[in-house]
Amino acid sequence: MKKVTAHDVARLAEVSQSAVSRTFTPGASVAPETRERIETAARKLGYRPNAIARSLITRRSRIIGLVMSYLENQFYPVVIERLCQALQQDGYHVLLFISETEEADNVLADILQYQVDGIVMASTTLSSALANDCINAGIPVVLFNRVAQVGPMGGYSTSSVTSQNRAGGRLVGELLVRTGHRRIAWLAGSENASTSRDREAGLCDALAAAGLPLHARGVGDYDFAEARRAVLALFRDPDNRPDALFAANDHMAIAALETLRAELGMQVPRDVSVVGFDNVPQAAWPSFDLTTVQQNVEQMVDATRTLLFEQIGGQVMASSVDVPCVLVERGTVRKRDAT
Amino acid sequence: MKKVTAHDVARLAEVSQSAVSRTFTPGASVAPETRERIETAARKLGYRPNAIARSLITRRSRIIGLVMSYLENQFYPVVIERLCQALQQDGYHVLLFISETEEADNVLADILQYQVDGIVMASTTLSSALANDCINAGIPVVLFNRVAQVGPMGGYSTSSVTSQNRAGGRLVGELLVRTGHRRIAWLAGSENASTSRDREAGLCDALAAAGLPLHARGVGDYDFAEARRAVLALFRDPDNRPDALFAANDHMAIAALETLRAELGMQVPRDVSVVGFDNVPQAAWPSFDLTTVQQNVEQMVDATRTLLFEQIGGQVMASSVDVPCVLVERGTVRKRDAT
DNA sequence: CTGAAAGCGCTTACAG
DNA sequence: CTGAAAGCGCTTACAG
Repeated sequence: MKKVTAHDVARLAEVSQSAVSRTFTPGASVAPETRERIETAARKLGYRPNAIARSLITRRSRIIGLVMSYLENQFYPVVIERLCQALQQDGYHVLLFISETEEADNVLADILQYQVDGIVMASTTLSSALANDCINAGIPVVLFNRVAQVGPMGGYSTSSVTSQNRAGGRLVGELLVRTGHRRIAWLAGSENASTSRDREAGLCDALAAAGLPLHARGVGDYDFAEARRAVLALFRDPDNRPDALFAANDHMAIAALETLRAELGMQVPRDVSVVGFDNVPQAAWPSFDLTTVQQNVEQMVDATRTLLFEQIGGQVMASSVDVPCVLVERGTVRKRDAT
Repeated sequence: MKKVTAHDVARLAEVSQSAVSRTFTPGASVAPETRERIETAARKLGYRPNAIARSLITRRSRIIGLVMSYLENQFYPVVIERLCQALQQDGYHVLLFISETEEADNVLADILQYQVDGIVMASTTLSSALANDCINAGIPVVLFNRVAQVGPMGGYSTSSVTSQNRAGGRLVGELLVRTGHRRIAWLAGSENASTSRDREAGLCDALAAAGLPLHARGVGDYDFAEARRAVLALFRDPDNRPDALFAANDHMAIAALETLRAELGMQVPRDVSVVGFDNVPQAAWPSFDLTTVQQNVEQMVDATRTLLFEQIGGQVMASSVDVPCVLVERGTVRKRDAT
């Protein structure tokens, strides 16, 4: 079971090892008949070029590090699937790092040792420090679904791909105002996640335009159990309940739906309207039929590839892409107000 | 932004490059003060050993290929998360390949070029041929949540980790019989998936023991939309409907639940009982409250690591591990029969 | 304990 | 078009 190398093939085909290498290098010049001979020999021996050795000499691993943290939110599996497939088609591969919370530093060391050509950080909760470390190490980074925290002096700036979160938040705010809601509550994700802050800002834009205050505010940390707790607190006082709840993502919106119905005995949208963000697969299930804002994963993945390859190609300026998102109206917002 | 190598560190610390290498090789002998000097120099230069170069010489990449296909079934994200974290702790990393259906051959070539130390195939739908190719190439493979198809002559045998699917299926069959169901239907996953076949066999064991026939049978292909279609067909005739439906996994069971309620106006478990397999996070959500069989992901991941490392260490015999699974009784099976 | 040297399996100028 | 040679950044016997 010895590994077969280019040398073995060269010997069998009676050519130099260089010729074998050229045969497997797209665009290199080899005479047609030589190539033929080499390919036959390679097939006979079951030869496959060693990507590790190639990486060492070309100083390109064609590996992209993908850092994620919470796959229970179904948005991320969808992202993984699309991103992996897209990168595979470009001849790149994905080294996956799962890092809950902030043990991320060890992860970083690992990533760097593996000489990845670039990194996609697709997690709203990872620290910006991590991203900066990578950039300092000279590795292209693209933030996916989040934006860099700006440092004290204007700070580092990292490429990022997001939806137009503020506009999306505004869309929801306008919908809720238009349909006559007056006591609108916000369920934040992580307080320091840009997605959550931007969506909240959009909501507040719409409220301000209508002269309405934000009725109440909870923090669900993008987590199912945390969201449940926050909803319980938000609806504790039966005399002062919100008439609408906008959650920073679908995962929490569904947690809210479950809690409102099963634990608080409320009906949606009769007693309260609920809106999410992402349009995960479950949002379309009849049990939830959740009104939400759709993030265009396909466009986001495309933009990520583009940004990544620009930087790998030497582009130094970081840039950000905002993909438009659209409101998906389903059944969790009451249609007209009785007020 | 030049890469700093062991040579650079050696020069600064005034030692040989070998000494630098030893300092970063656990268990190598270096004098404490030499090590100190080298570590200081390394820190100053921001040196990190190049894992690619190390792999080339040690012929160990410390990379495991993980092949998956359908992440919309929430069981798999959970598996990815656990497996990644476990392997990271062992100093291994995960190169992720997503391959829908059978374009898998290209994927295979990729995997092999990357000199992965082993492969975990965690997908019920991938062909067994793929696994055999890897084994022929001398790469350890562990099948996760499926079992090798035995060839015509007894065929190849590949290590695998599964739940005790047949026993799990029997548990469900016994539960349904015990609670007085008489027209029990089976919703299969993919016809050639061992998980589906084994769970069905277990169900049939229980039915046979009770002298009951399998009332009806549909095929959902482990897919949400397919499962919906199959359920519609299974319940088309109002006069001959099943009184219980056992789906080969939770993903399809939830599809069934949604279809029964939203499209057929049936109540669960009043009109029909529903049972799944996996115990995905959503099964516990109040909207579904799904009775199911829990696969012990933690044990399955542990077994996978063990099997993988045995083979990487030179163990040639393939072996299979069956992890016990337990029935999780929730609200989708009616408690007593009125018959 | 330490250094010089060989070598992992490739790519890529450089001559011819 | 083709081959000999250098070299990517490491590890690891082998002497000392």
